[in-house]
Amino acid sequence: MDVETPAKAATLSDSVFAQLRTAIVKGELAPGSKVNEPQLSKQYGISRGPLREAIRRLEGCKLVEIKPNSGAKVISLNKVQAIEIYEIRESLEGLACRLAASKASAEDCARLRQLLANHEAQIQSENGRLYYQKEGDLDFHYLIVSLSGNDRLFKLLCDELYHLLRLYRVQTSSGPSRPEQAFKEHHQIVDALENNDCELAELLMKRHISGARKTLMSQLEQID
Amino acid sequence: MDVETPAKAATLSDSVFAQLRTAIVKGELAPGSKVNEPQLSKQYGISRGPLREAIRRLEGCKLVEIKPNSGAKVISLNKVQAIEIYEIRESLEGLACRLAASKASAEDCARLRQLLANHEAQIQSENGRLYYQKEGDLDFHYLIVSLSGNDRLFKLLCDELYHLLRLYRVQTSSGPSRPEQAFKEHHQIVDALENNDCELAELLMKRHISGARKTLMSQLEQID
DNA sequence: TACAACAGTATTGTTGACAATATGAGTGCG
DNA sequence: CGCACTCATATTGTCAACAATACTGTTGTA
Repeated sequence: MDVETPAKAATLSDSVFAQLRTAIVKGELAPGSKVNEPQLSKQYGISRGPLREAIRRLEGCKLVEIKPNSGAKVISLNKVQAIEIYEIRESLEGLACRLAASKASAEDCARLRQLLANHEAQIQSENGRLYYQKEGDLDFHYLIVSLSGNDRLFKLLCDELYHLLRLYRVQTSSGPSRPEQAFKEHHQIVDALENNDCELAELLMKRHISGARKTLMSQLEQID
Repeated sequence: MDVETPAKAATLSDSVFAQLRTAIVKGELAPGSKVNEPQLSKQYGISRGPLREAIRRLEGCKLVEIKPNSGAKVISLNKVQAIEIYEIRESLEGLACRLAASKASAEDCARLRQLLANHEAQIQSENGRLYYQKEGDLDFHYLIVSLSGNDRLFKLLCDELYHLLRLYRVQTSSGPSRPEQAFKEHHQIVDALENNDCELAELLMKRHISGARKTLMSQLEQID
């Protein structure tokens, strides 16, 4: 969402934090590469103070790892770590979906349908290849998580895990995966939400993410 | 674990971060109170540079909230937020327990039994009041989560959520709750682990935490 | 009395310089 | 040829001072 808007923030640290985060997530800062403070401070035209604070915030998002006296480097996710993240995501989004199902209003569901319709239009026009890459998929998940009403859960998923997943997709160039299948599952999930069927909603969401994970993993078998 | 050892770390920022974290979790820095940089820098004998980095790391742990141009203040959890955390914890520890059940060896289970035996001894000698307060309960959960083999899950639960829960207990002086009941449930969970019964293990853990949550919530009905 | 403008103070944000540590090239020795 | 050592360089860690913003209490006016 606000990933695309570096914009200027109230403080320099905020601004450069946002810029660095998008740079990392987009792969402009290569995974595993060192974060050079003098270079970046020159590049962004700020001193090292606020820059270091920004880096510490990136550490909080798990986008960089800091080793004392040696500096920070952009994280590089291997297959094991990706599986770990997907396990967590599956559990938490299942929770989010269950909560959303218990609270979703008719208007909420209408918005979800609207979202899916837009995605479908994109799929038609762009041959379906960009459904995942254009973050359309994440839009859907964003909205469901926000409907859960659990603000901490929203921050955990949308401010942390999703960024990591994005990074991983860039890192492995893992692109569009089974858009038509995902599309069908999304509609099933909204069905469950409309019926306020908490258990089913949770089950479907977990299965949905589990499927995506397995697809990703099989794609990765040969690589790393 | 290392919460009790402020010790000195490789860097001043690390050291003061650890000290501040224990201070917050123990309630020495009151929830909701402002984090005064000049005061703390004097108190810990360091300059504001590393102190500010430590504060940013506390923000990453969600132990403080930072408002631009206004500084940081220690978080104060209200009932709604506590429920949110418990919902997340229930989901994630359920996952951890399921994973642990699929991997736990006989020795692992023996260690868990040992742990429970120690706790039982403490209960006998101290009349059961301190089972929760002495972190004996968390020891058990720590071990299970580590047995899950999911390192990110471990960090998420043990480096973030547990600190928040500790803070909340201090904040509300919510002490020992149903130790004998918890004790029985712990043993049931180990039973499931020994049988590598993943589904049951997850179910029992979720129910265990859900029970703790409901107890806490009912205790809190009248307060906030 | 209530409220708005103001000034003074305290705190946060930022900077550049200095100290400590790690990195890497080059050299000498076995 | 390989390895350890040394020294130069670069980077990280830390500090104290300055700038900008927020806060507080006062004064003055309606």
